[in-house]
Amino acid sequence: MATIKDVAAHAGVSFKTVSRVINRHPHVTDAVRQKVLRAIEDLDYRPNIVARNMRTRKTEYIGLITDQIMTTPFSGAIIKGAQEAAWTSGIMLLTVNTDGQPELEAAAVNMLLERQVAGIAYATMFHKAVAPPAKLTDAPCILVDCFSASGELPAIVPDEMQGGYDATRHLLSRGHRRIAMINGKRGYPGTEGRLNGYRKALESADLAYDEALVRFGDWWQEDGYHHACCLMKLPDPPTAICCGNDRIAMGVFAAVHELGAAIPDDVAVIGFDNMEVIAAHLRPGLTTMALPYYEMGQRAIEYLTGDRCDDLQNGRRIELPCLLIQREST
Amino acid sequence: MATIKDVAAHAGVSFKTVSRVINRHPHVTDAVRQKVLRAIEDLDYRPNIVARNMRTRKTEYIGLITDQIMTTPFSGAIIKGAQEAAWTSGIMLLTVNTDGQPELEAAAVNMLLERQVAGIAYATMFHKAVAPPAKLTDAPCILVDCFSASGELPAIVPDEMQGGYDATRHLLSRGHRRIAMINGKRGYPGTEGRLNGYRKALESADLAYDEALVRFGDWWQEDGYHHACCLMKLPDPPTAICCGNDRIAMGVFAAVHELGAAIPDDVAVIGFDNMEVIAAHLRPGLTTMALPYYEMGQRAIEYLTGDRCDDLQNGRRIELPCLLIQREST
DNA sequence: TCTCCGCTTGACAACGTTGTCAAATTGAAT
DNA sequence: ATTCAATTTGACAACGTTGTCAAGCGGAGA
Repeated sequence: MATIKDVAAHAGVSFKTVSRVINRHPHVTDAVRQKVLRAIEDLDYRPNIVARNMRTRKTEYIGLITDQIMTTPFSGAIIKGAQEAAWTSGIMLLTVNTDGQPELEAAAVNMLLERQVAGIAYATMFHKAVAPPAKLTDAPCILVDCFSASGELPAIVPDEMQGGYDATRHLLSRGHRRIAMINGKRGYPGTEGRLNGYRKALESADLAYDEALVRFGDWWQEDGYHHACCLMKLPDPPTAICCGNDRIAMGVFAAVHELGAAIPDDVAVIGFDNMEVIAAHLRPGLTTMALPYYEMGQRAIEYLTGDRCDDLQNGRRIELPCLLIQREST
Repeated sequence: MATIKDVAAHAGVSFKTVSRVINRHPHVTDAVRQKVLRAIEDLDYRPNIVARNMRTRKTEYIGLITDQIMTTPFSGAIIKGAQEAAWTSGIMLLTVNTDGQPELEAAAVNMLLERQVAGIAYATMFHKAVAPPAKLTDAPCILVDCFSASGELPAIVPDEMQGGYDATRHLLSRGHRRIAMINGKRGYPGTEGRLNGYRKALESADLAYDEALVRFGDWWQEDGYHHACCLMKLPDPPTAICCGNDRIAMGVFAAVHELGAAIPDDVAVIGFDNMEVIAAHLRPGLTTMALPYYEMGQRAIEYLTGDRCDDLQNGRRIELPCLLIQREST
C-alpha cells in the first residue's frame, strides 16, 4: 500500500502538502493540487484511516450491541436504521450480537471501548427494562427499545400508549363500539402502555372499560386462538379485536375462520408489529401498528453522532410513534 | 483515558514492560507482572487498539458487504454466522448494506480498504452470479451465496444439486413415485441446480423424467397456487410436490386445501429455505430444505482469517449442503 | 572471586497520519 | 526597487503502541 510519503515523492512535494490536499485544506495552489491528485491516482493511494484515527484521537466508529435482534425478523430494522444513519455520517457501525449473555455483553463493551468507538447503542429485541453492562457508560451511550431500571440512561423507545390509543381510535372510527383486546404478558411496557392507550381511546369515545373484553397471553398464536374463541362465545361478543402482536392476530384469524365468521365484516382485527411475512400474507391482509424500529435505530446513531441535538439528560427519553398500516382486516 | 505510559509511571516500570504484560510476552517476573496488573486495574486502563493496529500494520477487522440481506428474514443468518465466527477469532465485523447499488458498493469497498480490513466478504440475498466492485480484490476476499461470472474469485455457495437430490430422495423414500416440481425462475443457479438434483434422484430410482410434472414460476405464493392447481387437475396427478421455496409451498397448501385434498395423505409437499414464519406455522408443518446460510457466513470468515485452510485458488468453490428439516407435510 | 550465560528490563525508533509553527514565495503598495 | 502582508509550503513533533537491540542483573561453574 502506498503511503502519503510515496505520493509526496511521486508528486515532488512535501507529504504535508499531500495531507492538505486529502483533507481539502485551504492554501494549496491549483497546480500543486492537480499534481498531487494525479499522483494519488497513479499510485492508487488510499488514506490509512487507522493512522488518521491514531493521530486525531477520534474514530469514525460507533458500536451497536444487540441481544437477539439479528436472529429475529422484525426488530432487525433497528440495525438497518442504525446502519444507514451511520453510513450517511461516514461512520462505520460495529455490530455485536450477544444473545443477551451478560459476560458476552461485558466483553463486547470492552472490545468496543478498546477500539475507541465514539459511542455505543445498546438495543434489545423487544421493549423492556434492562441492566446494561457497567462499563457501557465509559462511552457516550444510548439504549434502544429498552430503558435502564434506574432510568438515568438516555433511551429511545416506542410510544406504546400512542400505539394502543391509535389502534383503538382506528377501530372506533370504523364504527366499532365493542372492542376487545388480546394483549401480551402483564408487566411489560408494551402490554401496559398499549392497555393504557386502549383505555384512553375508549374514554375519549365515552365508552366504559369492560374487563371481560381484555385478556392477556404470551404473545403466541395459540394465545390469540384461545382467547379469541372465548371472546367470540361471549353473550355479547366484540365486533373488533385489538391484538398485542401479529402472531396473536394470526391465532385470532384461525379462531374466527373456524367459527365461521368473517374478517372484517363480523370481526375487525388489528395487530402490532407489522411482521411482513404474517401481516401481508394473511387473508385478508392484516391491519397492524408498525413499531418504529427503523427510526429508533436511526435516531440512536444521530444522537450519538450529535447530528441531531436531542436532549436526553436526566433520564429523559425519546418516544417514537407507532404507525398504522392499513390493510383489509379492519 | 489512561495510556500505557500512565500505567508504567503508576507501577514504576518502563512502558515497554507494561506492553509485555499486556501481550503476555515472556521474560517478566511475577512480582513485576503483579505490580503492572494492579496499576492497570487502578487506572482502569484499556489498550488502545487503534494505536496497536497502527504499529503492527494489521487490524482485527473484516468487512462484510451485503445487498438486501439485512432486510430479509432468511438469509440474515449469513450475517449471524459471520458475526459469530468473527467473534470467536477476536475480530470485529464491519457490515455494510448496499441494497445492491453499485456506487454504494464501490464506496463501501473503499471505506473498508481505508480501514485496513484483513479481508472482505461479499454476500448476496440469494444465490446468483454477480459482478462485484473492481477494488474488492485489493483485499483478500470471498463471495458468499454468489459467484463471479468469470469464476476466478473464491466463493461459498449452497449445494443446490444436493438439495434437489435429497429433497426428491426424501419423497421417494416415503414411497412416492409420481413427484412433481414447482421450481423458481429458469436460469438461476438455485432453479437449475435443484432441477438437476431432482432428475438425478428420479434416475437413481429408475423413474422417467416427466416434463408435464415440472413447472417454473417466480418464487411467489401465487405461482405455487397456480401451478399446484394445474398439476392436481392432471389425469394422473402427482402424489408429492417439491417446491422451489417455502412461499411456493404456501401457495401449494392453499391450492390443495381448496381442492379438498389433504397434506400429506393425498399430496406430500416439501419446500426450500426453512423460513421459520412460514414453515413452522403452516398446518401441517412444512418439511423443507434449509439452506446453509449460517454456515456460509461462518465459513467465509474462517476462510478470511485463515482459521481453516480452504483451498479456493483457481476458481474453486465451497459448496455447502442443504439440510432436510422434517415436519409433517411429507 | 571472576566469567559467562540467560533472563529481565529499558531506551529508542518506527508505524502513517495531522497539528504547529516557521520559512519561502508571491503580489501589491510604496 | 523596496517593503510588507498574505499566501503557500515544508520541517518537525506528536498520537499510543510494538519491534529491535543493548544494557543490567543474578546465578552457576570455573
